[in-house]
Amino acid sequence: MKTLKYSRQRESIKEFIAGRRDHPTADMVYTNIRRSYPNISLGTVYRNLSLLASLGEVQKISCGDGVERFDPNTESHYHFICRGCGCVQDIPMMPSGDLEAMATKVFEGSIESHTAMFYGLCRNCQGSGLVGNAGSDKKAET
Amino acid sequence: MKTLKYSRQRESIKEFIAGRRDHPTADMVYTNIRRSYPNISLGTVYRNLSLLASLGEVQKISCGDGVERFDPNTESHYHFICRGCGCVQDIPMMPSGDLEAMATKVFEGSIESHTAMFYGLCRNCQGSGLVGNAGSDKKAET
DNA sequence: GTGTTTGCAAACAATTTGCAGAATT
DNA sequence: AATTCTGCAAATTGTTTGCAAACAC
Repeated sequence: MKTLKYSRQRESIKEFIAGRRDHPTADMVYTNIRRSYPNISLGTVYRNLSLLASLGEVQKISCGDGVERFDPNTESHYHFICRGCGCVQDIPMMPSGDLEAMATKVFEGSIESHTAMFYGLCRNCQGSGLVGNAGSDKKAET
Repeated sequence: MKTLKYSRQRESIKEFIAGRRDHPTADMVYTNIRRSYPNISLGTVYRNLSLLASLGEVQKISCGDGVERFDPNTESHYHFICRGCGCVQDIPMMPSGDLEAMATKVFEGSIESHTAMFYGLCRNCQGSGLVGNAGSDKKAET
C-alpha cells in the first residue's frame, strides 16, 4: 500500500509556497529552500511539488512561458501575466459560470471546467517606461 | 536590413497548418512536411514556425501540456482541451468583453487581452469508456 | 524491519542555436 | 554578389527517473 511518510523537505516546500503570492517556479522554490536545506536536490523539489499538486495541496499552473508555477490557492481562479516583467498575479474574481455555460452551449462535447489568463501591464510596469523585459528577471528572485 | 526571402519549406509549413483544425505541434508539422520535403530538418520547422508566428500568419498556443501548438486562426479565440484524448479544439464563440471588463474592474494594472481554456471530454471521448489516455497518442498523427 | 524519501547523476523531451553550404533576390 | 534560408549536430532548458543510502513508522 502507498502510505505517505513525513518529510521535513516536503513540509518546508509546502510552507514556502503557502507564504508566497507570486506563483514561484520549481527553480525559485529550490533556491529558496536551499537556505534551510543546503543539500536538497532539484529532483526532490520536483518530486514533492508534483506530489503536493496531486494531493491537492498546491496548484500547478502553466502560463505559456514554458515554466510551471505553483500556487498555494487550490481553488479555481483566473491569472494575470505581465508582458512587462513577466510576473504572475491572481485576478480576484470568481470564475464565470456564465462563460462556461455559453461555451457549453456552442461546444459539442462536455465541458467540466475552465481557466483564463489575462495579459497586460502590472501596476509596477505601468508608466515605468521599462517594458519588454519580461523574462529578464531570470534567476535571482527572492 | 532584414528582408524576407521566399522559401518553399516555409510556404509548405504555412499551407499545412492552414489546412488543419487540430492545432498541430511542431513535431506533427515536421513529420507531415517530411512527405513533401524528406530532408527538411526539425530546426527549420521550429525556425519557420516562430517566424510565421511573429509575422502574425499563425498563432502559437500553449495548452499547458508542455508542447506548443499552432493555429491557422490568428484571431483571439477560446480553446478546449480533452482530458480523454488530449485533443485541442476551438470553441466557436467570441471572447467575452464582459469578462475582460470585470477583470479590469478588480485588477490594479492594465488588462489588454485574455484567453481561456476549457476542459472536459470531446465528442469522441464522451461515452467511449476510453478515458485517461491523454497523451498516449504520442507521435504518429496524420 | 519494511517501505518511503532523499541526493546525485544520468536520461529525457521540447526547443534553440552555430555554422558551412544551398537557395533567393 | 549580397543575404537569407537550410540541414545537421551540438547546446540549452525544464523536468523526470534509476539507484543506493538515509529516514520514518
